[in-house]
Amino acid sequence: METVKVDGRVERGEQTRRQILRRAAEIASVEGLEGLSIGRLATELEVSKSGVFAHFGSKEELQLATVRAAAAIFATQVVEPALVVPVGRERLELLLNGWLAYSENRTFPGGCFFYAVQAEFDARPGRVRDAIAGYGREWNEYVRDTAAVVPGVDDPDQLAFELIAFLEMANAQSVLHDDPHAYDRARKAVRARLAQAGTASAAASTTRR
Amino acid sequence: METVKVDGRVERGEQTRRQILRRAAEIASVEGLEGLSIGRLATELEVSKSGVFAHFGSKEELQLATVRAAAAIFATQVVEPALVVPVGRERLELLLNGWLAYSENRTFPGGCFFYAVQAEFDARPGRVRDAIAGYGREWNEYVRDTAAVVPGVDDPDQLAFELIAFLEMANAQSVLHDDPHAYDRARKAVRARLAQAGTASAAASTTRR
DNA sequence: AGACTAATTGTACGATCGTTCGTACAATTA
DNA sequence: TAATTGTACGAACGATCGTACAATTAGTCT
Repeated sequence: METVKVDGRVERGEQTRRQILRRAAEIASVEGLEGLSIGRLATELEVSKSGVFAHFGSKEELQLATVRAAAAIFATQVVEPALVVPVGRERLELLLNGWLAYSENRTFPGGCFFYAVQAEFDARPGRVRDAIAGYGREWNEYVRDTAAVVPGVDDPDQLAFELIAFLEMANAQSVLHDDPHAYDRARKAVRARLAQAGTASAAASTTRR
Repeated sequence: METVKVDGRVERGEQTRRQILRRAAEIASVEGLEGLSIGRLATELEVSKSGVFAHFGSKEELQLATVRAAAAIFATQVVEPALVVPVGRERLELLLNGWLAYSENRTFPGGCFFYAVQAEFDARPGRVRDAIAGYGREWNEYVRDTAAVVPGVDDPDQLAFELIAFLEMANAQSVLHDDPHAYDRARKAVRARLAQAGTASAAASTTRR
């Protein structure tokens, strides 16, 4: 049933396509998806401009493919490592720490790819914005669902909102101010917030009027 | 000693300059400071391209002037209204609620101006980034100093980090997902975090080992 | 070998970018 | 009134943008 790829031409094409998208995601994390230009991409990769263009057919398709490629890297770097432990508090912590490491290690040179492009496209319509918003929603829901099964969590939506806020704030402060302590602040905030959630049910049951 | 302005020419010039910067800040909050183009600005304001250009001498100067103009609007809209009450918890709450209103009311059509341009310039060097980083630092320090004098606050830097994270998260979610509830989440998070700070000293003194 | 196919290239296009220039006109100064 | 200043203008510049299309190279078939 599996169609094995043996065509060397297609193989080569897919490889250059991967290289293009790799570089495109790196550039976009620094300069944005609009700052990303086909000509520049071609120059840096030492291929022809029309060669780059032919892979996507339009700039918008290049941007969409770049977003998808970045999402795949994000999943590999952040989501998948947390799957090694069962659902629960430990997985949530692994997920949050994984995100901070993904940002701190500069998986993308400009920090979190999605932080950069979200702010760039959040206020204009179009397919690129929709794609970015879709991944953003997925991430929100995944954090919320992961938090929902942690004992003592009573409002996972609210908790996810606050936790993600800490992560993005750390990324923003670190990149803009070259402040490595921002990640410490985020870790501290996450720890305190989860401790608070852990005692919430007990506190609520004792203090409820 | 005061030189009163009576020259009608410079008066007129300053007015068009103000109009240019007003519009420039609006555009930049949506499309970014790079998406801002002199030609487009001229078309929308129905003035000549060279007329716009002459006011600033370079695109970078236009961007810098736009950032300064936005900072002035921010100060008027967010910082100054909180000065009507004395320092303390009430001023801090007025400041935070003022920020949320500034974002929610779409003072700039793309949401918070500085959220947009911070993410755009955070990873590239230059004077524009330095200016944005400077205002960002000012804002951080102002929130921290305002929080520092609130009774029960023992780590104002950490508190400011978390509070600003909630504000920016609300702005981001609201603009990207058209989700008005994001501001409710931020208000709830702020309230809970300040309540926590209010009991922190008491809790610390009783639970300290 | 030659026919076919997919990836890549070279050349060219219209549009727009930031920038420069000389000029026109209104307002101020002498 | 004459000279000067400040703002705004129109035209043009070189560069770069995204896009189009025909030619070429490289790999797969019969």
